[in-house]
Amino acid sequence: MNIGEASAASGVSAKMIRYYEQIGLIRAAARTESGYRVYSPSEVETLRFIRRARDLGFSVEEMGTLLALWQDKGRESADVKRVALQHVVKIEKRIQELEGMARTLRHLAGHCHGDERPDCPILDDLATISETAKAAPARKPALRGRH
Amino acid sequence: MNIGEASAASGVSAKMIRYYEQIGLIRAAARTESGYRVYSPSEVETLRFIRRARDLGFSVEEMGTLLALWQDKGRESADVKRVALQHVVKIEKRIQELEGMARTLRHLAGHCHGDERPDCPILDDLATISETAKAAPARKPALRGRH
DNA sequence: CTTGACCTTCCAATAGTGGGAAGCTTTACC
DNA sequence: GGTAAAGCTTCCCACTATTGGAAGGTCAAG
Repeated sequence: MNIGEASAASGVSAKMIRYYEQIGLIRAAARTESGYRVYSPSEVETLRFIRRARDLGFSVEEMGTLLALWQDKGRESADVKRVALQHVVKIEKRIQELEGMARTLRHLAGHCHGDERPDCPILDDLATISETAKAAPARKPALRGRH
Repeated sequence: MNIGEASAASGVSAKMIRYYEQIGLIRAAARTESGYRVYSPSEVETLRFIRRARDLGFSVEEMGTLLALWQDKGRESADVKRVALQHVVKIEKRIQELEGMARTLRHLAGHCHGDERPDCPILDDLATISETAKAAPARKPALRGRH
């Protein structure tokens, strides 16, 4: 199997397969005499694993962890479960953030006429000195009071 | 006001202020004789607008649109509302995707013992030829049936 | 043998932000 | 006035994950 066939069979683009090889997520494929990459069914299975993990939102780094666990026949299922649940927590946090944004925007849009008149509470609010910002980031040394 | 003060007053890092200037999102700031950027209160207000929009998940490009609308005193509020609601749709779509991932992962984790035993349905599932994938992307010409 | 799909490597770009180096300016303090 | 430190300047690099393209070699089919 060459890279194009492995790509079609796994759902991972040839570009990405080469990239994953380059960064060491997967081992370098064998080559034909002319330099073409060759994939075995088991390597294609690995690529499918990767695509599935990617579709579930795992980062390349996390995929590396999962692959190592997958290939370690003696690992404890608790290790895998922990990685999965940590990822769920991250996803849920992101969902919370997005829901906050959507809620705010829907609220603002709900107060906007949405007609030909120019006044718009959405823009008014965006321009407001509101403190919806992220928790005050640790401030640096302190500014020299010059103005 | 120099860039550090404008940054503290707006919540946008100095790095990003320079970046936004570079890509043309904001106009180039005036300079002192020695080359320091100088910001007026109205420019700081613009930066706050930007930070607020960014916190709501707008891309740089969308922020450009919103800024133009904000500065166009004659625009119709419908234009603004449309941009906002389009963004809400995008956010909601992303939430759906993330919820699908979290649901799948929670389901898988729920079937994993999570103890010292090595067997784990999470990995088993990831390795499975499942078609949870994204809708089949338009396939190219077709592979030469060689294997 | 030509054609065209396929493979190879290498380089660039995306979005948004952070980090840092080298060097000048400003301010605080003694 | 001199010095130290904090700011500023530009420039370049890194990150994630992915795509795109160019230049050139290879393979199968006609």
